[in-house]
Amino acid sequence: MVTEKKQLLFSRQAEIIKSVAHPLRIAIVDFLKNGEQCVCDIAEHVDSERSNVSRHLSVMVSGGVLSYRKDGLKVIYKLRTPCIFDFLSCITSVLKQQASENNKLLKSL
Amino acid sequence: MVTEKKQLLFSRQAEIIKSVAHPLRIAIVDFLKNGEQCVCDIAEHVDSERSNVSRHLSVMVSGGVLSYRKDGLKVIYKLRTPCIFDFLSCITSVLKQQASENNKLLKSL
DNA sequence: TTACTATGTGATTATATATTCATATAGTAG
DNA sequence: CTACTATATGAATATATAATCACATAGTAA
Repeated sequence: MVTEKKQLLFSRQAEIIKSVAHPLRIAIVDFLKNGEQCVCDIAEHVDSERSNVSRHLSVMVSGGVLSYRKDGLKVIYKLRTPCIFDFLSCITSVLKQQASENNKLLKSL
Repeated sequence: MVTEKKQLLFSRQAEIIKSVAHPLRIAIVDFLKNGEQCVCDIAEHVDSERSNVSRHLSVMVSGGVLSYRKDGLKVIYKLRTPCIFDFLSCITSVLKQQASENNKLLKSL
């Protein structure tokens, strides 16, 4: 049986994972790997409304994946957890595995 | 600007990440680190309905995180991507960071 | 054959999430 | 002061996800 302690851990882990489980949010994380950026530049880069981007950013701040600082009118967001990229490369390896299997299947037809 | 190619990649990555972004699914992954298990034993371990567990399992199979084999009446699921644990330890480091910051805050009151 | 067990799925409902638009706040510049 | 810009948020809506129950399927065993 799963202990209550573990359930709490799993809930918090799920929260963090959910905070990056969206295409737009991954695009944002990918953009931020080159350094901190303001909301306006992020929104332009991912081609989405600022209000929407602002919400996605706050989700990731809550998750603990991003942090921010204010600079005049602008709010500058940056990655707080570089290990997120290790994770993304794990995910990419899953994708490669899937692609190679699809390829095998294709060749067998 | 995000290229169309990248958008496709981000969507697939998000799909995989979403497939583990749930407390019950993390509990399942954690249970499976010790070896493959049937649906009935997984359901008992995580204390949830079999039909519900069955759905969560199929989400993770679609995501590419799990695979399964049939053995008589039973269907046995196992982890397909051990690197998921590297990811979970990344997440755990985020949690530790958060906890230590909360602790600092607490001590300053 | 019948009875039983393990699993998966349709239908329903409840809940969570994402997007958009309008608006509020706050800093900047004239 | 006014006008402008960047950001965040309330409200509304659309969409996705989760959980439950009932039922169907398929393997097993008598």
